[in-house]
Amino acid sequence: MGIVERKEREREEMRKLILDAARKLFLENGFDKVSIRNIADEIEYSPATIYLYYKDKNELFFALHQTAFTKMIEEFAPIEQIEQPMDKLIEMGRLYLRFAFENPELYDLMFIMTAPIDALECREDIWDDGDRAFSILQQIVQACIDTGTIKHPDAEQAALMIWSSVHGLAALHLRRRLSMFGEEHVKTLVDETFNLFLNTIKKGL
Amino acid sequence: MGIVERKEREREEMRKLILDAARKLFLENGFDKVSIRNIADEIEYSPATIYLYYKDKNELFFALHQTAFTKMIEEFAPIEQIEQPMDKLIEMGRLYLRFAFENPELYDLMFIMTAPIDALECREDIWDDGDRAFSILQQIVQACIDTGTIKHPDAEQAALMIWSSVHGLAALHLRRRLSMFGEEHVKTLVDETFNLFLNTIKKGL
DNA sequence: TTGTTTACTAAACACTGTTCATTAAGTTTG
DNA sequence: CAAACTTAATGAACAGTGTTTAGTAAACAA
Repeated sequence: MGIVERKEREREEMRKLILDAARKLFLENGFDKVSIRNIADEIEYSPATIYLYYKDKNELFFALHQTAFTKMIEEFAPIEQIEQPMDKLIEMGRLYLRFAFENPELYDLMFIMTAPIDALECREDIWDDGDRAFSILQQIVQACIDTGTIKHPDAEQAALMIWSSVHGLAALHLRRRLSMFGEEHVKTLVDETFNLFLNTIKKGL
Repeated sequence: MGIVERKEREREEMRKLILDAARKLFLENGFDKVSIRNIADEIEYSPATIYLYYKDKNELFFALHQTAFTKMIEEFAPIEQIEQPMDKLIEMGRLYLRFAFENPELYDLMFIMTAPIDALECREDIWDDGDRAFSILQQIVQACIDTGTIKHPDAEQAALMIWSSVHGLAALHLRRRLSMFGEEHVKTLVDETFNLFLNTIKKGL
């Protein structure tokens, strides 16, 4: 009998319905406007129903966090076509920064907010997405080391240094700590700083 | 008559009383536990009273944000004694990272949270603290350029690159995005990455 | 002493995340 | 088919949040 399969399917559909409503509200109105009651209104169910499909709000945000990683990794696809590892690395950096600027809420959710991480420390799969994204970077850095364009022998260390530098730029911007340089030309400032960083690692890393 | 002066003084004392209670709760129990009612309980006044001294919660957090900057800048004092600009720069980086690790809540407030920035965009003095701290860094970078230890001619760009790199490391750690490397040896990982960054800019910047 | 200004607060408003007893519908069994 | 059971959904409540406002009591000025 396919009833249990149908139930399973309906359950997944409901989880998706909730998640999509949450994403819609999140992208339209920002983090603060995503309340359980707002989501419930959006999908025309009672607030309590959401708790039948997600343990709590953090778990819901973790699910959103997962879809955001999938989206970002998809956007990295074009770098596969690039031959030179260093060119790959540079393009990945650009795509990363572009993702951060074009999807500020998603980037925030992925790398800054504590909501998706809180109270989920018990789960085994919390770091799967982060690991997956980081290992893409690390592999490219390893290729740079193998071809001699990066001298430092430890790919993990080098990758972490690169990630944190680019993240720092994105995070300072998204949390409005670069406004003192004038909100209007922050984008060019970030681009210039990114280029300076590229030149520095080309020469020094 | 000194009544208006005394009133002024009493007003400042009350602002300080509220601020100190807020800081106490903030450092003891974290951001979430600092509610207007908690602060009111702590100082044995009604919640509404706080609104006679601070416009809203964001303004209160901005005041806390200011004291945090003062504390950090005080901790930078020892670098004045260092002769070589590059040594100064390195020590400043170390002190910056140490401040972030030893005062995670304060660092978060200063460079990550949006609360102290939100709705205060109108005020002229929001960026004073950030500017002051950044210009300390920029001056040291300028000294490095003048003595030839840094080749890149633009001190502002170089300083921003350095800041964002170190901030990236601190921010990823504080928002628990480095836990995938194993929570226990994050500190050494950050130190290693910081050293790699130093070597890179020494050679490449 | 009267009038006015100031400091303070109780109570309310509109929210928030979350839980739980109850209802209604779907499914299985006799 | 009807009775028993299981499951999905909810209304209402709890305990909390930031913030506003009307009203009171004390301090001050005339």
